[in-house]
Amino acid sequence: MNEVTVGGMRFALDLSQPLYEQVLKQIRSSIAKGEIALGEKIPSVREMAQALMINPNTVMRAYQELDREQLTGTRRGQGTFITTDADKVKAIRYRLAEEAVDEFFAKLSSLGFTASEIAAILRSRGGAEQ
Amino acid sequence: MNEVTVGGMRFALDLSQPLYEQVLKQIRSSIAKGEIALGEKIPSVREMAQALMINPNTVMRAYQELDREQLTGTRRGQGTFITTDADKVKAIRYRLAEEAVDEFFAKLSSLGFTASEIAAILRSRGGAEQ
DNA sequence: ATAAGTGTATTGAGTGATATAATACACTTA
DNA sequence: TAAGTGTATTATATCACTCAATACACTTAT
Repeated sequence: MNEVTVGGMRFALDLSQPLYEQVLKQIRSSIAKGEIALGEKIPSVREMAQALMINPNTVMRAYQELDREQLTGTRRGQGTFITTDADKVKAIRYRLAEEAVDEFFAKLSSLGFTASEIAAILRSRGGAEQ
Repeated sequence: MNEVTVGGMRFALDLSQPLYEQVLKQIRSSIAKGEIALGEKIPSVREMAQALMINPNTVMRAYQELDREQLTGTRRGQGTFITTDADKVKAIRYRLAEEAVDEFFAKLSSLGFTASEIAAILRSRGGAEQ
């Protein structure tokens, strides 16, 4: 497990992926799910680093990517804040969903499954939430 | 593009992923799709390496993983051969499909999509086959 | 026996991504 | 002025991946 809650967000880091990527995804997920309010301030780079027991540079890398995606905005000397633009959040959420769908179909196609076979596989598998 | 055909299989390598992984996936894909016959010999480590212009060790790593999955069998001094067990191929094909489905649902769940929303997304997207 | 073609193992080296540590600077607010 | 922000830089370490070179074990054909 090894879970940490900071700034209202839950983090569970491991070594299977780059740390900055895990931090990025988990904050992005919190935003997409609406678990953290628009306009809200997220923990400072140093505070997050200390809480997660990782290097501030690693946290900053995640924050900068969020900024690039415009899911957050940064004000020097003040901190990093969730965007107030709900449409932006919605757009990115759907963009990421699109990518997941594409990747999924590509993977199954490479295994020789036809569209109707894929549909059948999905039908035989209702529950998968949370 | 930069495509190479060797042993009846098409390869297109890039630097976005480990080479051994790309070789592995593309051979596995050929087997799953039935593009290469059961029991057939695949090119030798050296021949494949030369054709793809990569190191023999890199090819061997891919071949060994195929052996571990029992999609191929290796006979020292003779070469590496596709399994003759059709059920084994079918089983692995479905196992990989299962994994793809799981990953897909996990990813969309982490974005806060419910099962019915996911179903809707999939419905609005029929064509994705080769 | 010998040679050629297989898979396999080992050692060494190079590169790039990732992560850390330490430090310094710029800006904002109290 | 001090404390808390983001940001930048430099250096170091580690790890996965890849390559190169070489050697060995086994099978088959000659």
